[in-house]
Amino acid sequence: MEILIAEDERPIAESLKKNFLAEGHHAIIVEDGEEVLNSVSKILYDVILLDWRMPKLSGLEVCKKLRAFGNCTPIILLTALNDISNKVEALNAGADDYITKPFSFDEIMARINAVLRRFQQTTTYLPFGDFALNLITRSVELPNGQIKLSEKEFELLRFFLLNKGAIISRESLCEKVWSLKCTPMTNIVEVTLKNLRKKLESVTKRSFIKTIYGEGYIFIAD
Amino acid sequence: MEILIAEDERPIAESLKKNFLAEGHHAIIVEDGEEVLNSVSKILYDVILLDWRMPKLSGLEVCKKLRAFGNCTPIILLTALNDISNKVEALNAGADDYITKPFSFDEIMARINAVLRRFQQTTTYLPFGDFALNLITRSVELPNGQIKLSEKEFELLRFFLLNKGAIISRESLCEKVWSLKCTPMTNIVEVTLKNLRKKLESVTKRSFIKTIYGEGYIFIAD
DNA sequence: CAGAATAATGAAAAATTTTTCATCATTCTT
DNA sequence: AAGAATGATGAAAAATTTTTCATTATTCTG
Repeated sequence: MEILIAEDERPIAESLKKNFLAEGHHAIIVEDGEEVLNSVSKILYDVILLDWRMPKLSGLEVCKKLRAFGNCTPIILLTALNDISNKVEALNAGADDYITKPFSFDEIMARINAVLRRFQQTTTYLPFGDFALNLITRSVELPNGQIKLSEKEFELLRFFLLNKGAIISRESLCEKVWSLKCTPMTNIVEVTLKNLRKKLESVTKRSFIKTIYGEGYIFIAD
Repeated sequence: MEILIAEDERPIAESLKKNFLAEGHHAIIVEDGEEVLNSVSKILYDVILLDWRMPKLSGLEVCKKLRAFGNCTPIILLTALNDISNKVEALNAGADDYITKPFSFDEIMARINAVLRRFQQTTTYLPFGDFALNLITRSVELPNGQIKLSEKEFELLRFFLLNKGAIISRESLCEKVWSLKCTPMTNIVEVTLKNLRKKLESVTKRSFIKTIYGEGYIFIAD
């Protein structure tokens, strides 16, 4: 992954770069707003980290400029703790996310991944087999018609599609779909899964979600 | 708006072009797949209409190629009636929508607008005032926290935000948010509106949706 | 200003979704 | 193959959302 770090505080920038390298990514550091605009015209970045306060052009201004030029690379703004109400200003300027300093590397990596995930979801559709999940209408598209999903069913299916082919434990479903830290004492997961399976199978005449005894589930489309 | 029509059946292409012109748009006609790739490298289109069957490169192949090159212009595939199962194939190839021939001009215009609307929604957020509607989580982002909206509340607010500053009649709300052709005999709109207003006002301490007596509503953010 | 038209509201009814629970089925282990 | 662990299922309960309805408030018209 190609990452642009626009940050004039040397230690922060260097530390980020080192960490990105360790994860197998490539990062370039620039120290003011104008350099960002120059660099962007030369390299196609996967994500841009913009410090809010920077010499020449602020992160916010750079962000607005980039968007005005039609650049749609994901942007995450880095801001100081004290300006709390900046969040919306950032989003208004066209940033995709916003993180307050100080932050851990894990934190920023998580944000980057979340933004990239969202960014890829731009597709509107997550295809599987001869079908597709429409992320806007939250329904399954069939060659003829569509199945409407409930919210939980939708989130469950989306999670499966984003992890197609991987074994998914009940725990990660609880965490990601139900936002529970601990395993629930009931079988909500199984019940929702049953309903999702029923909806899918009744129409597609196929079984997509396989159970792996003692491990979890796996989504197989092709 | 700049529209590329890739269609080798002259009458269809010409008729489309004429209609687009009448609506104040600018359309260019090309007749085979290779011409599409050439033209796209010269002109920045707002939307591309691709005939499924074309000389040299099929619409599907062109679509895949464009996406592979990183081009993300909205694409609508035009297909013949008989290939019904193509829908998903089209979406898989990276098309944004799909329409079967024969189609009326109104139909294709509606699809184009829908695709463009979706495309603009890529933003993830629709900002208003110091707040923003998160289109993925379907909740309102506040400087501190968020308000979860029900499905209808969400669709209502989204519609207002997409038409910020315009007077919106009860009829268009019925049509766009509730997909009703005729005005309902009940006051669903008012009730949902009341609930949305309550949620917004209770937290933001501001009134966003103004009533215009006898006309409809208007959303004012700033 | 009175009466009519248009909106807003509270509360109940209907529909849908989410969760719980008890029971049944399947798979694994020995 | 028997017993234990794990997963599936139907149906009821709880919670939420959507819609309806009756009543109250507001705005416009003459």
